[in-house]
Amino acid sequence: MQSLSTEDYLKAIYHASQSDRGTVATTSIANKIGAKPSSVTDMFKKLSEQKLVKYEKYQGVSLTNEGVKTALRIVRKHRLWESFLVSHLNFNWDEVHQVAEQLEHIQSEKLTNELERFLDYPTHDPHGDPIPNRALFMKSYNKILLTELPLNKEGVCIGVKDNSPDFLRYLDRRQIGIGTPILVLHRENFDQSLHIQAGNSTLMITQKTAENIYIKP
Amino acid sequence: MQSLSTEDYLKAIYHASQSDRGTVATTSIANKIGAKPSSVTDMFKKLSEQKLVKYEKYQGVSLTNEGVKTALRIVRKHRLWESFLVSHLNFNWDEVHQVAEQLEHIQSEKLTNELERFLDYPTHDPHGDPIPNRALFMKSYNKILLTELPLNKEGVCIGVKDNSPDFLRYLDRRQIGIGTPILVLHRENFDQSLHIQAGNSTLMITQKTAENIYIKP
DNA sequence: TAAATTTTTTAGTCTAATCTAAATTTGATA
DNA sequence: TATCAAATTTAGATTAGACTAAAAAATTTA
Repeated sequence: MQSLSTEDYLKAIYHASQSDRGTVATTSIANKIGAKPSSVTDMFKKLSEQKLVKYEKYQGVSLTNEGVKTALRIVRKHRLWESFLVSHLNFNWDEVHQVAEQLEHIQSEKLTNELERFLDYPTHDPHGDPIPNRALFMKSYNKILLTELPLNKEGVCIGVKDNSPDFLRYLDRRQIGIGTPILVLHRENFDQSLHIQAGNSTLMITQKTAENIYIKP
Repeated sequence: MQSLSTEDYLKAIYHASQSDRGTVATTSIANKIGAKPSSVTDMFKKLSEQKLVKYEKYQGVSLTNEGVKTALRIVRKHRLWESFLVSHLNFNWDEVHQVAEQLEHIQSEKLTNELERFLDYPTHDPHGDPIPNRALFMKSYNKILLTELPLNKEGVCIGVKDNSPDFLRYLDRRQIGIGTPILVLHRENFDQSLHIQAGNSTLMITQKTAENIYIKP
């Protein structure tokens, strides 16, 4: 059984290796976890002893198969709880993260599986991220960034890259959420800002916004 | 904010002072928590510094008002989660304790209050124990032990004193649960065992069993 | 009430997870 | 490729919570 702290590290390593493809550097985990690099080195050694990561001095870590499984079990719980909070407890999608960070550490297979059943086997969480099933398998739809959506081709918002409350609340104010149909009306060459139709309203968004919204074409 | 461990101690002190009426001894907490008396002394000092208990050397502790409140917040969460596990996640009343022990430490007022709303403001948990409301007030019905129920006077099972899985599963096998109507048909003078009618069936139970069942006459 | 027993506390140690500061390695750059 | 900056690791310290063993206080018993 893992400690709360090792679970946090494994999840951070998992997420980092998703975006960075491959091995993960000490500093990048230090930033995510909010710890000093020296503490991260210590933990890398510990996880390495437990065969959850492959670690070579000065070369960063990568998760072993067992490490990936452990990380996915945590991701599964995190996303199921987020779904529950939004669908049954009146949480907004920008409020769930902090609470799910706590709930993801609860140890009970029965709890996780019953929660999944209660939610009717959801495949994606409130931010559009895929939820690993009992076998830890998840299928992510093939998605593109809003910056890549061609002009006048309709797409649907299916997720966000940035999950920060600031960004999510900004989208709420713009009435953009999971499922919102989106059409790019015009792309400004000067600053890559977009005029889009989102649902029934027309609005302007910056490039930075557009590259944090996932679209199913 | 309390650590996980201080929360466990406060809850243990709260429960101990319910049964023992007044101050609580070091050893009694050591037994409940599963720690050595010396560790308990350390924690008593720490809680005393935080003004959560009144502690005098060799005299045990009692909770301050703030200590009671903190304990009741934990009890509230524990019992709400137990209710949720039984009513929506197919847990049996003998299975909920261990998981609720973890869930009771989750920090989020919104979560607790929304859970309470979702469950429609339950007043008692699956073992018949009262759930403190948002203001930390709870009303326990006036109840007697089954050993005190007069012959041929109908009562209803409204709770249990012993919450151990062994006892709860034993009651399940006997088809005794919260709400089961009970009638004492005969009391054996020799060993104080009882012949009772529980629901539709007639059965014999020992004194030890009877003194762990709460009855509303 | 004095002695014996039990309970509680003190003193010192241990472990996990963190930190700071110093040393080492890597990788980029001139 | 030698140097330098950045990243990483090591060494040693700290904190919370627990432990053991010994000392002290309280309680029970004779």
